[in-house]
Amino acid sequence: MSQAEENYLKAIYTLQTEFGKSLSTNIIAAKIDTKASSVTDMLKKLSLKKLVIYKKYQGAHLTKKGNDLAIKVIRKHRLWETFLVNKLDFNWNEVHDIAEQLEHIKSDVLMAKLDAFLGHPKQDPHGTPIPNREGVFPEIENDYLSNIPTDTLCILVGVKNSSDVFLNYLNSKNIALNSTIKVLSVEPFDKSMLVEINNKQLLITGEVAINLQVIKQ
Amino acid sequence: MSQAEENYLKAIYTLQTEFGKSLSTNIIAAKIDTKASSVTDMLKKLSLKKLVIYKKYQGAHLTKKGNDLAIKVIRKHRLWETFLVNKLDFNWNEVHDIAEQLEHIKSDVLMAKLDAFLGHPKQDPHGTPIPNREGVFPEIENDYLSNIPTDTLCILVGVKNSSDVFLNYLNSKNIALNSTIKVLSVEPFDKSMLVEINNKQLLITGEVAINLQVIKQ
DNA sequence: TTTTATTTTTAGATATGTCTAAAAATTATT
DNA sequence: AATAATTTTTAGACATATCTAAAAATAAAA
Repeated sequence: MSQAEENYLKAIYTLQTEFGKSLSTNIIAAKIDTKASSVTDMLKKLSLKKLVIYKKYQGAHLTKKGNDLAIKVIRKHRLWETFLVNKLDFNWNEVHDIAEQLEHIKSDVLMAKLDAFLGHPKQDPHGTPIPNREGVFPEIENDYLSNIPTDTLCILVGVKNSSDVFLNYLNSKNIALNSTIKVLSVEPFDKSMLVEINNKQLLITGEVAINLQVIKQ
Repeated sequence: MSQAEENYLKAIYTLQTEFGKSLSTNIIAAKIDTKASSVTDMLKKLSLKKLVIYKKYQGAHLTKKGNDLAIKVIRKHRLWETFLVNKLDFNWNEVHDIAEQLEHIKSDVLMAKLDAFLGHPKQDPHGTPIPNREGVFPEIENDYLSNIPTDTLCILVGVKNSSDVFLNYLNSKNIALNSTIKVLSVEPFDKSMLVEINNKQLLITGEVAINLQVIKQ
């Protein structure tokens, strides 16, 4: 498996959870940031390897084998991200590019040992679930700050939206993983809320609140 | 810089410390396990990038720039090996192939943070010095078991020979990093010695003793 | 110092992964 | 249903990195 092939599998996997079964060449091209003709070439190759089902002009989707491999790459990506944030003290928004490289390192033993070293985490630093060695995603009941009643103490465990702009916003407000958060009041009109984060008061929009994943203390 | 280019630089660097200035195409080919014609192709490319000095039929050697890059790759390799052994609990002989992959990960910040996380180690688990961020190798006074007087307590900090056969030998005898070693007696005829390792007596050859790097307690 | 042997380079081929531009198929519109 | 617009595929090219086989240069031997 080459890195390019792994990247295609990962992209197709992600797009399938978003758009369902069959994916057009153009959608994959947009995701990978490449040309449609390149996607066609790769789909033919992945099809020969029985990793995707591909019919000309009809789009493609993953086979069981392709799905398993995609999940394996995703598992590696998320374990490495967890390592970078929890052990090496990276910020959330700095780890993605490095994890994109690390996810292609080939060694099952390494991943098993890294997993153990991290304490078999169920979620990465963005709060996204990490599939186990068998490819099964853990059940996680997600509470978002938007659904938490006032005056309940919470801890930030992840974000739903992990885009750069959002993570930069959080950094600029000193909102970090494990921050303690309490909702002080909610504005019924626009769901904006006054919250106390790390003992400081702050006004956040409803859009921010629905993206903050928390657990009640 | 591609992985292939980095591997060539590393190989040329290692060969230069062994054979001195100019290296023949065939020697490099043997080291990389490739064909002479491939080496010629790559030397031309590296020469264009000012990483090696190469003259047709006259061999090649690294420029300052090539040397610096080679040392950087070596630093990454040794830091990752240290991580694998010290943090992930790998054995010495299991880490080389994985470190060969990890050494190509591109991120200066990552290496700085990993270095700090490991406590700025001066030697990798084989006892080989790790160059610092400026590419300077630390001065290490190496004591080998062959030079240690009897009844002096030592700790194993590295090996001079890190071949698979030797590391497997050590594993089979339960000789590991940080083992305590005491020389009980030396046979003047062949320098073989009776030693106490982890409170067990063991007879080792002189050849083994000169490859065990220790520090006196 | 020729001849022979070895080393090194070149020329041309292959595999991967990408691209552009044109052709073919599909989908949308009138 | 025929035409137009869009999407997808093909054909051919390019870059990287490798290889084999032949040619050229260097080194060794007679």
